[in-house]
Amino acid sequence: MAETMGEMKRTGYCGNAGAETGVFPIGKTVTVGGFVKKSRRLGNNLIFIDLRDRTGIVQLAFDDATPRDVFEKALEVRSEYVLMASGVIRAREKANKDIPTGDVEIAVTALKVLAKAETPPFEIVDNSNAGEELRLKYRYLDLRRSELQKNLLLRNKVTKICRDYFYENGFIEVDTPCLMKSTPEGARDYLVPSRIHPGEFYALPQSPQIYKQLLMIAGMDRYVQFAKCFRDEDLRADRQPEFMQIDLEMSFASVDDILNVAEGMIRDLFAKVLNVEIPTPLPRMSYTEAMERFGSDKPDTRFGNEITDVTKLFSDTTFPVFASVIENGGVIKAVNIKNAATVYTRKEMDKLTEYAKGIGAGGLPYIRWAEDAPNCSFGKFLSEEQLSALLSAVNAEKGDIILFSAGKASKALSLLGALRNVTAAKLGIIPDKFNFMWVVDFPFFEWNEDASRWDAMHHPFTMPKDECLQYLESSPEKVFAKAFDLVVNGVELSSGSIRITDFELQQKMFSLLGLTPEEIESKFGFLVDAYRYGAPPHGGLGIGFERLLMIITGAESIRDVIAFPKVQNASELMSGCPSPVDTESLDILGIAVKNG
RNA sequence: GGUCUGGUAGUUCAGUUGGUUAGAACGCCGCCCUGUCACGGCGGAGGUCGUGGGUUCGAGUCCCAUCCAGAUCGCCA
Repeated sequence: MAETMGEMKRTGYCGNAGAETGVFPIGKTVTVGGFVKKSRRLGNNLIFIDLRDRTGIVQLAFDDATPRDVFEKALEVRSEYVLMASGVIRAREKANKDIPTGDVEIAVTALKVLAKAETPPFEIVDNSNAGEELRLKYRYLDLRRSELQKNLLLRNKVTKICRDYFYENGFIEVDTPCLMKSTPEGARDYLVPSRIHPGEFYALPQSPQIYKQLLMIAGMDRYVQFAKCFRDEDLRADRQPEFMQIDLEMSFASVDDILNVAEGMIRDLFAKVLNVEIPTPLPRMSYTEAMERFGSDKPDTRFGNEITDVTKLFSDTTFPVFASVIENGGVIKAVNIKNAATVYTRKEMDKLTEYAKGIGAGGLPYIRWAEDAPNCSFGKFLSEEQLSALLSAVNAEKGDIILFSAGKASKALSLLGALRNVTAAKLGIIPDKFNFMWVVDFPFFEWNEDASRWDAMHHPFTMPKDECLQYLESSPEKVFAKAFDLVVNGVELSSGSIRITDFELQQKMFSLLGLTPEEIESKFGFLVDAYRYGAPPHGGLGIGFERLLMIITGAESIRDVIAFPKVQNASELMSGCPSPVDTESLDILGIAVKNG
């Protein structure tokens, strides 16, 4: 049986100790509690124990002045035991400069072993090299490590700063339901069966989109919520099936008003958390420009190597691949990867070509200028004049590699955009800084090849730009939306828009997107109806909270900023969910599960 | 659904062309040690080589299947 705390009362944290801190100065009698990080026995009359809590580590000292029964107890202590210890803060004989409390120790006079602990399956140390699979199975042990504790404490701090910011700016936090109506557009819903209505289902929210719009109709004026969102899609290093979104909506607001509020939060946050000044207003770039220059709607602007259109230079080319692309109305794009020739040897170029093929390229034509003369993979189709015109068009110098992509503009650009990113990472040319920007003026529609119809690029409640309304029926490709993304270092942090508040326009958008009146009624009837009763102009955005934390902490995986994350197949290794349920539970819900 | 990487003591890894009893470090256990803090010294325990088949006189090693984890493409209005 372990001991109880009894009359022992904790007076502070391990991290409070230190001659300089003033909280636990030398001479003070203190009581702390924590986990044993390490015990060092130096003989029959000297033991040191490092005790750890979420604030830090303090050294407990047991020597020949320690009451013998306390010393005997300390002899039995092992790693990860939970202790409470009382004693006097005193200076160490020799300070340890590696830890903040390293100049003092607690001369222990009373000790309680509140819980023994089995040897953990992996050592609980900073910079643990234990595999993530194992650490996730014992997540509660992994979370004892200061690395993850720091992330959770930071997460808490960021939440607090953001909440304060929105409170001060007149936002009201409203909780919206987690059990809501399934709307099969967009990501797959997580479904929740209804017992009272057998065969019917709720959906977990992909975002509180519809509710926050209704809150504007309700006159809440400015809403914010730290909203759990759920999407049943495949996971990535920065994607979990459930995640947090800082979700906000504002009435009587223009695009500028929304961007101002959001970038004010970013500025405030980075100043308070990282002491980094983010200059506002943030740069803004149209979707079209971002695609043309960077081949991405979330460009990483921390480095150059921008894309150039070289279609004209190939207007009379004999290179069959390019000639046929141009004939079919396609384009030729090029990107000059500066100073890449040393790293990108012929062998590395083969690898890069394979990568390009893997993301949908037919091949990867390139010019590699390593030696005195540039070497072109399609050189036999290129005259001296064409080559030099090309090199000058992309400002090529010796040491550069020029990559080409031919085809439909959007595809050619996004391919080079991806290559621009992977090469920059490999070359190590990406500086350590925060390049925030807004990408604005997204196209409203996106042609869906498979279904042969126009889909909404953002969502169907997005307001088209005023000057584009005339093209809605005639040329959907010319319609741009009052939609915007917040991008930092090539990561999409946030997405938002001004919403349609006009009942008739909303009906029209739905029908352009191919929804029949019956579908509109069954899926969004209540929302469309709400707009009949008067809606202030409004818009808002949702900020991916974990992605924001990843940027702030520099975490490589979203799992590092979530207490209990799921692994790639969307299961949780610790509890083993999802898991089968008994047939009785299913019967109540009127559900039968197919086996195999 | 596709592609790629990995799976060997508790942990992180090594393991040659297929060949005797599968190694190291850390951790763990025991003894010693009065100022350690990556404490130190001596000794010890610990393995169905992810799983199932196959090839072979012989498989951690080769082949097939499968499971688990990661990265990525598709997907994520």
